[in-house]
Amino acid sequence: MPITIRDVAKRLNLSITTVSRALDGYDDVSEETRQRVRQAAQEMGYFPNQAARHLRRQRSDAIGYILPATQPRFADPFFSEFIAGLGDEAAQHQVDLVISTAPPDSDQEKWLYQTWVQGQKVDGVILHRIRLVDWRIDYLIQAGFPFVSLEKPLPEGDFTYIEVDNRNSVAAMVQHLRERGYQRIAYIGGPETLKIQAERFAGYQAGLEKAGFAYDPKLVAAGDMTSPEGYRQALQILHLPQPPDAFICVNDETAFGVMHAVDEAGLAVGPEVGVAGFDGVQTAGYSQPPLTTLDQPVYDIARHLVGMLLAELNPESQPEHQFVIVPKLLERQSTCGRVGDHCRHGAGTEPQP
Amino acid sequence: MPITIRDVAKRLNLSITTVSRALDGYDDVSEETRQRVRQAAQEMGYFPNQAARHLRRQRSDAIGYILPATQPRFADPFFSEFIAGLGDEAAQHQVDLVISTAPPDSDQEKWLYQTWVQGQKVDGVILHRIRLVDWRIDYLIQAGFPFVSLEKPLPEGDFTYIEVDNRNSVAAMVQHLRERGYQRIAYIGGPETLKIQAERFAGYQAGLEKAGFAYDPKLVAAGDMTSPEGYRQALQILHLPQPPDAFICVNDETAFGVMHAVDEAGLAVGPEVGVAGFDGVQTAGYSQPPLTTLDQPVYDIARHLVGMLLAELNPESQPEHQFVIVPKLLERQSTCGRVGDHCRHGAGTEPQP
DNA sequence: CTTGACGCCCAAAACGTTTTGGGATAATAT
DNA sequence: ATATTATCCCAAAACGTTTTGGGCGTCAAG
Repeated sequence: MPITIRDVAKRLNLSITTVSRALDGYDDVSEETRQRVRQAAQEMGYFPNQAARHLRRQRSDAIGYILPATQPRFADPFFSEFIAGLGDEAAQHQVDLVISTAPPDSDQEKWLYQTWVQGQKVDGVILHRIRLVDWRIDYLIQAGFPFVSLEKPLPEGDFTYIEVDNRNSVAAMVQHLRERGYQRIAYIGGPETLKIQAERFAGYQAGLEKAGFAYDPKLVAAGDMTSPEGYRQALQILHLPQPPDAFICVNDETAFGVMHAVDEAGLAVGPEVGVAGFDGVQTAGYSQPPLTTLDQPVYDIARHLVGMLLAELNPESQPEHQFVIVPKLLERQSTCGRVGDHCRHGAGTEPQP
Repeated sequence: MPITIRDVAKRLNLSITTVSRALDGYDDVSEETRQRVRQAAQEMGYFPNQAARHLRRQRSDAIGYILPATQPRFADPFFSEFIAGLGDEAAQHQVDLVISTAPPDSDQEKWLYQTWVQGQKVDGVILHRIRLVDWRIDYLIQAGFPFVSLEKPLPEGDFTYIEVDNRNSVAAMVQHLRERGYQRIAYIGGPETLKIQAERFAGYQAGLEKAGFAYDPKLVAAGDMTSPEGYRQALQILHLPQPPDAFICVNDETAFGVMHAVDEAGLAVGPEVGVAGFDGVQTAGYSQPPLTTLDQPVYDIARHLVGMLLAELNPESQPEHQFVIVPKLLERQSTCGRVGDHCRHGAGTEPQP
């Protein structure tokens, strides 16, 4: 039913070859014919069939991203920023973004990657939430399929990725909390299979050591990076005989839940219990109190990843392959401090005399 | 380079026809051969080329969604839930989700829809943030292309959509605020071209009238559904000679910004100034104070939309085409009320004696 | 006048499937 | 013994492009 190249050719008494080449801007078709073809195509509303084009060109002009959805209900502002970044950059380069969701390490995930990679549904994929042992990496390498990742892949090799300095920045966060007078710092992490969890937790431990704080396993809990889990885990920890006076969370989403728990326990987030997140999600600036966090430019990272992947696909100029991003510590009122009157500093109100 | 059906056929000394039909489960191939084919395909890691399959089958097993990204930086938890819902349901039905972003009513948007629709990149599309005059609807109808939408399309016709009762629910929100003792209610809306803006604003007006409040245009502002804009607009309104004592916002994201502004103006969100949102985004339950909002099950709506679209594509059973969803008013502390001591009711702490 | 180059165009092949319309063999019915 | 029917299988067409490898004039150079 739709208009094909053949229809356009017939109307102009040209071969489909010429129509194709005219539209693609080859120089072996006269300027006049090119105009005629353009005009006719426009008038007839001709748009090339994508499947046919992909088949012949052997590329799809699409890149893929599979959301590691651990649970049915999946809502994290991190992803909307991430996907918006991917989508914006992809759109700018005229490639499509194909996304799907699958639980990490599930059969479904495996099947998805295989159909996409071996079925050549997309030209490259974007990886994220790397696991400590991650079949995806091995598979993509073995298949020789282009990919970029947020977080450095573990195997040796010359990969293209953006790495976030998790360890040092979380350690710096511990330091920050210490300076604000917090003494007993808990850590609410994510699934232990995740690389970021391992790194951020390592940063927590390193920070404790450097600050001269003892490490207490009772103050550590593993969530799933959602606020409900953050809430639950924090409640548990707050009911310990010796509760903490601060929480470092693996991400902002967890931290929101933790703040809620602290509040519900009748404690003031900030003056009494510090809470810090990781991500720098936009809403973190508008929670009450605003959340101290390690801000990583998620949107820009996503755009950059797409750019790097597309550069990889283009046999042209090869820019840098690796980037390290150092998150910025945004000090806000959720860690305003237990000593002195740091609270509300820089928030528009004057310090009390 | 990748394994094709021809390779599998060659190895088994079969025709490609038989291999294809064996894998697709036709019954005109013997059980034994089917097994052999399955086995070989598995061993060789054969996955059919998607482009070839699409071309021949004349369908892509993909559905499309174009994010109406009004600004470069685009982060709204609404969308992560929405997209997660789309992705989950799509994945469950073994279809892919293709997404891209384009500013509403831009040339880019037009081009995108055309390549997708006429180029048959996807089998159907999902529409959202319907405009009061929306070329997309007209275009899709005229092209005879399957689509479903969140929000009812304006033209007459038997469309498939999910409608949210914006008008009545916002009116009910006004009523709620009145009951809580708020007297002067402002409204921070979205772009005037949007259907939801028109409807929610109409609800606001209807609610005022029913409550016996006067309508004051000075208390109405148009944002862009982001928290920074909510913040800015609210600040302006708060500086009026006769500032409001409550805000109704077109969405939660806006409300977060408004709460921030109220706080910064030295007023207490809840006891002094009520703030209400719309969407029921997860983080709304974890803001301080938690945000009163009209909760619509975004994730489920998204899943449902995909289900409806796929049903539409299948010439089989035709379930219902239209749904009306009534958002649930979640009363939280951001509208705890000016009269009496409603505050913190049901939040785990005892009312003061 | 011939040769080569150039400008413009095209027929046919190819991309890798699925689908169509039988064909061959064996089993069963007449 | 022949016709009919199942049971398996296959060659070829089709899907709609892009790419390959010329072909056919015309014009300038030899």
